[in-house]
Amino acid sequence: MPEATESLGERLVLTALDLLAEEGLDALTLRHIARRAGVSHGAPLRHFRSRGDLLSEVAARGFGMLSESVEKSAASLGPDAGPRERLRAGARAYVESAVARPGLFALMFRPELLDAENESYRAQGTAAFDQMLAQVRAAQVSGWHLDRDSRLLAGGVWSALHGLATLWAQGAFTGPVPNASLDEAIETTLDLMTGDLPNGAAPGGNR
Amino acid sequence: MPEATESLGERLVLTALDLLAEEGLDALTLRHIARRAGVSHGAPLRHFRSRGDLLSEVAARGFGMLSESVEKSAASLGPDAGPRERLRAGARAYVESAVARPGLFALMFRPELLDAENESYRAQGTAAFDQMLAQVRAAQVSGWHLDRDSRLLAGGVWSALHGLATLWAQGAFTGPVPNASLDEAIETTLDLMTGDLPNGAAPGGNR
DNA sequence: TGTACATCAGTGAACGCGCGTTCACTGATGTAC
DNA sequence: TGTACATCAGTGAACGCGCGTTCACTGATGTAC
Repeated sequence: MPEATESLGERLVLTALDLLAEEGLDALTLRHIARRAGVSHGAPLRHFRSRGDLLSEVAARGFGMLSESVEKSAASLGPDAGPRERLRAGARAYVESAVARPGLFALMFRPELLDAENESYRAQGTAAFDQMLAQVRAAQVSGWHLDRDSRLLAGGVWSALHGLATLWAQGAFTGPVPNASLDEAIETTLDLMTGDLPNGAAPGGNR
Repeated sequence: MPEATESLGERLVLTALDLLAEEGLDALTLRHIARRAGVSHGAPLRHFRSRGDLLSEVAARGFGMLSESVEKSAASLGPDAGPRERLRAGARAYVESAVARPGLFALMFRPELLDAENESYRAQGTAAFDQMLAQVRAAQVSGWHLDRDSRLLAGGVWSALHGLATLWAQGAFTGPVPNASLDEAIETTLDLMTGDLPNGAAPGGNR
């Protein structure tokens, strides 16, 4: 039960997060959220400019959780871990965190449901990307794709993780890649991405 | 103008493809499609079991176009191109084709809008994956990630392309990766993926 | 301590919307004999 | 060649739905003096 001192605005965001986890994106109507928060259906609009504004706040929390997971995973490695190891751990955390909350993750990338003017959505999204960018830069310093543009490189890493998380959350892997575990899928993508070739030809060979 | 001999079912699918390209996913209601095809709004249900069934047919065409683009790109390389070169060309075509029809590409990965029992959707989706799988296998024969599970590897490649196409189509790159061209983004992802490190450390180094 | 006033969160009725699907129908086309 | 019948694509009215947003309201809370 939320504390009585909590504002309705905050309570609505938390309610929406619950609802999203339990019933999915389609359940995220203003009326449904209000009903579940025990309040009349007009009340949310005293705290948010529109439905899109409320959903943007929810999506912003999603970016926050993602960043927090990535942060924690890097921190848990200990001080003597290399930057590429950190990048891998962060990437793993990103995908696992996204897949653990498929509805929230989907919402975060559905701009047509969001309010483009919502400030925290923009800010949290940027912060998440910057975090990944910092990890990529650290890996570059240690020699990984040293002369590449960092932002493009981070975009490439992001693409791979985003695609894996999206496809996995949708169950797209269960058809074409039968019996794959999420772990295997993540490790394969990470190996591809970081250029770890356990038994392959040298890079730049026969392409 | 469609030929008079064309069935209404086929005409509705083509109309929907136009509508999707011009007005986006939200415009894809049965009533809107029917109106645009010059037919009463109940007529589509004489040819499709439901809205989801019609949209699944549209999505299936999307997979068809994707496969066709990939096919053509590989064929255009000439007989002496290596398999890794073919894989790269196919991957490039995949992303370019998806980005050229963002609404259609989005629809193809929105299972909640589709009818899970539609057969052509399933078939065309599988065919598209199998095509990618064949290219991956050919690259493996030439030494690329030789001892990896092919399906997992293809899943990894697919993830990277899917993520890039999705994020680009949504405009997610314009914020964090300013001034990036699609070409640059594609090449960066492909280089990451195929392990081509123009100026980096040897793989397996300091990770 | 008391009074007058302003603020504002939450209410609940109402508006207007477009949707997918159903249904009885009509009219054209094909088929059997 | 003609008749009786079946099929079936397309029509248009209707059903029932839930939605986001607006609006006048009420009642509690805070503020000025």
